[in-house]
Amino acid sequence: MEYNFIDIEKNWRKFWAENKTFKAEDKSQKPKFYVLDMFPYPSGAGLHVGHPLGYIASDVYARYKRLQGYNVLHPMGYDSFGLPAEQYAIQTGQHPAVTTKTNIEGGTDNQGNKIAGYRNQLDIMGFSFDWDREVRTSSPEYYKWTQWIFKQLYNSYYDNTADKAQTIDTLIATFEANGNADVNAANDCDFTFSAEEWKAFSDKRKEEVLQMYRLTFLADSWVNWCPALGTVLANDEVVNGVSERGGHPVEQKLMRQWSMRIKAYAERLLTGLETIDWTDSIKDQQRNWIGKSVGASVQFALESGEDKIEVFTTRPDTIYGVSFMVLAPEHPLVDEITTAEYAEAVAEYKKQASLKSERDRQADVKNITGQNTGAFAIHPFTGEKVQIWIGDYVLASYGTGAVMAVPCGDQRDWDFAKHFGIEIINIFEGKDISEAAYTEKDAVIANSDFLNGLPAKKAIKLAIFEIEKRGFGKGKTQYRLRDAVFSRQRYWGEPFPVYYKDEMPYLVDDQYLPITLPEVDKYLPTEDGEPPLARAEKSAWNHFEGDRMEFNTMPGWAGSSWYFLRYMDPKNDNEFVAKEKVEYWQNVDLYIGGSEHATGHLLYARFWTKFLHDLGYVPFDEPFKKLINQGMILGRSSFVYRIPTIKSSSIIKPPNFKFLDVFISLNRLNQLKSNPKDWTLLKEQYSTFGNELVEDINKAYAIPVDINIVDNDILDLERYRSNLESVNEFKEITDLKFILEDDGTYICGHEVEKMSKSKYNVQTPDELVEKFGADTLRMYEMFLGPLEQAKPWDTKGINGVHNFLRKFWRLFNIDESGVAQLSNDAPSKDALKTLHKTIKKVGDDLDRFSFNTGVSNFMICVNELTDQKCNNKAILEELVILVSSYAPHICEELWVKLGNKAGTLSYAKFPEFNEANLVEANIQYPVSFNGKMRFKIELPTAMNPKEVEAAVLAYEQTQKYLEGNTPKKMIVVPGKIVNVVM
RNA sequence: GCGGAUGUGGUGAAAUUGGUAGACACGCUAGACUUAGGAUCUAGUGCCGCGAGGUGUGUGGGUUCGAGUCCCUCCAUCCGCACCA
Repeated sequence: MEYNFIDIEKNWRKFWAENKTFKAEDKSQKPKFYVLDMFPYPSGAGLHVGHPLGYIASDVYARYKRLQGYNVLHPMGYDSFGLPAEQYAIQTGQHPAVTTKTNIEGGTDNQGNKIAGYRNQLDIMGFSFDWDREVRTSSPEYYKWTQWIFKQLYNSYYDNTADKAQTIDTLIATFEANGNADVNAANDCDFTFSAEEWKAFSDKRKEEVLQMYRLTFLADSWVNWCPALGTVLANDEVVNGVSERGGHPVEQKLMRQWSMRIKAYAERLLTGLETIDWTDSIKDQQRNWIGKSVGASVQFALESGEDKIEVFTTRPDTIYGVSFMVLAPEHPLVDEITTAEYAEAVAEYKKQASLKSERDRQADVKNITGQNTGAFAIHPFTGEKVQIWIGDYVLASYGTGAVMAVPCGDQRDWDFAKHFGIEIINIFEGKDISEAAYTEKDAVIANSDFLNGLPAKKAIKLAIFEIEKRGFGKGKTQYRLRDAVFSRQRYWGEPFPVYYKDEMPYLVDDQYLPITLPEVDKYLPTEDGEPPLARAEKSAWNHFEGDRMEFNTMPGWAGSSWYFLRYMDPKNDNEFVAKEKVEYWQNVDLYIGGSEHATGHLLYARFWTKFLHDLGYVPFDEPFKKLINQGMILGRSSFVYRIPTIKSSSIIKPPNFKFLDVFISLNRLNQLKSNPKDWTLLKEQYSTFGNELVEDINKAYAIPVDINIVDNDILDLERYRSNLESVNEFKEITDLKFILEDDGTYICGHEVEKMSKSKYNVQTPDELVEKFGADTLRMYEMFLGPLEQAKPWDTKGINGVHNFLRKFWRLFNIDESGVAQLSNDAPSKDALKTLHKTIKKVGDDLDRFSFNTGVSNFMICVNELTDQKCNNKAILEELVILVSSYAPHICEELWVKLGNKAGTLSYAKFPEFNEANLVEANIQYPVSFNGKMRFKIELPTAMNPKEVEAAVLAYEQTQKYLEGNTPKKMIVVPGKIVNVVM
């Protein structure tokens, strides 16, 4: 009987769904294993073959773990709040909840577009998800708990001494007892107050102060405002000054916004990286994003006036090398300190600097600019006068916006000093700084009073000690990481559980959660620029308190920062997750997803996990133990080449005249390019009245062509022609000519690039499942190459995998009545060897996430068993278990044909490897001479190295390769290789 | 500029601890078979050479009996960061 994948796959998917085969148990004696995919945003465009790559890998692994006896949690859900649904709602007036539902469940939208539906697309791939645990971030049952977590953050502050988050009540009690002078907490408060002062504060003032400590807080902050999107963006949503989504310009704007005090967790986010198994690339990106620098903040007094300039430096040991200071042009003290003499020049420089965009300032590294202010600071140690300059190489947004310039030790300072002829003091013993600064930390300090003779490391410590002792600074650690803006001026996001009274925020009581999204007449901002929620009538809110509700909504990353916890207990209406459940499931053992979330989702999820851990809600403080980033699957676009004609409209055309359009096959095009004569001939041939091929053959341009009408680079001419003729441009006015290869085919060119509609290179899984079956597609995606690597999609090889499954099926000798004709005899030695070799390799490969080599090993195994004419039931039964995690449908079918109960395969026992089956009496020794393999010789496995040596020397071919020499040495690695050294 | 990753046939790739480079698959060549199926089977396929043989894992060098694998140098491609004090 033939392998009929269509029926087989349909039946088993139905069976799994009806029997809830992949239901995970919350209570189990089995060890747990949690395999998670980054959850998708359900876009209307649906899935292409690149999306399921990670899902297939995680599913293969989840199934493998089940076979190993683990209780596996393998859920799926949707990150269903987001901009595309909202933009679509603005365009079509459809409620985003409706389009979101259609995108997930399939159907037709009100524009008449057929939507396949994410769920349907996922289902046909045969994933072993426990769908009873599905979550959607946009469902009120889910975002009730996103709001609840927000409330916990609001009611907490970060205690630096305990190094964890604590309830805000503790802080209030401290304020009441002692004020804030001794409070060591993450905060934005730049003044101190006593207990008496605190008690005297009005309620409003008290709350304003508390906002400076809460882990989520309202503050007027400079935000990345994107006018085109009408919303603010987080730092990681801005790439090169434009929005990550859509590429719209972004400007800085001061707005009252909710923020998350993620900075409080900077150090733990950094050190936590060492405890998790992620790629170096992602860890480095996070380290970079957090941007820790250790050093000191030092105050330089001004020569005149009360103010002091505070700088941050990582090299306080070089303080005696300071010969000038540089402020950012935007530094608040600039105008105040500039002397009359320089006022005009400074104003001019500030103007110039402000005209430059951030980008220009970055790009223009070579061009050194700056301006003396005429003012002087006093060097805190030497008491000498130090010039104060402004320069746009100093950024207002980093550190204090001012630097102490040490030209001998910093290249930028050195360049600046050289350019403006400022003194360069050498404080490094025996280092030449005439050509460049000496930036290494290995020099011994000289010319520096108490620091003389010390290496940098010790000098830094001593310098900080002195700076603190003398009271003009202190040791300080600086982070680049900034607090994350948490408000979005959008409709389709989580509402805040917040209302306002006298413009002060108050939390809504838990009993009223969730605050659901109110209906609005339009999904646009109001006329006076308020977010869309401001359009909602008072009665449209399910709960309304105070003067008004919060109009902002939460950003995209709110729901995704904790969703992995909700899968453990998705229907719990009393808690975000029950304690005993999170204690059983713990954190995610394997997390698979794209690397584009390196500094966004992956950082925020770590932050929220640490916070929930601090409050005692979860027993771990890292969410994802192991992370694998799957590589992008790129499209393979096909092209036809069109040689344009020069079209003149001025001449009068004869009746029935048609312009000419010439499409030339790839190889012919390349011939013409290297052969000017042929090109001239061709031009003469085609140039008729009113038609003139372009002068230059290189002007032939590539037009993307739908990959569905290209097979093996050969264009389906008929379909292409009829497609073209339906396009107006080509109708009637053109005569289509195709210059073909000698064999009459048209060969297309190709290029590897991202999959996109405009390139006609999108391959959907649906089409391939229809043609070859889900098992073939699953295996083929794994077979393409290492999971982490980016690779081009090419359907060419899929036949090979499909043929493998057919060959696998044939091993079972299934007769026309559907019965497998198999032998119950004891398996042959060869078959046992083949099987156990495969058990070992496939198991090892899965353990190191090498999914592609696993498929190869199945192919080798089936090839060998076919050659052996093996029809042994015991062998095939074990093989079915092995293959089942990759190709579950066909294996379920075969499993039943082997006489097993339907549905038990998923929980069968992964075959055990027995080394004894691999032992052979003889072994083929490759014999090398000076490292070059020359021939093989079969020798007993048991032979010791001495005997092997003698046997090789006695072998006739050995003499030939020795060429009369006596071997200097013989290397024998038992069971591996013999090398004769001459 | 800094950091990370990757360079192996016509193509996707394999080689897990230094031990037969190119497994497996696509494609291609030649043939067989047929109830014409994206079937199956046989042989071949890194490059040069009729052959013996030579040569070969981005470049150049080194360590080693032996290097795709380890060390150094340079080059290319991709990704991230970037006047970070």
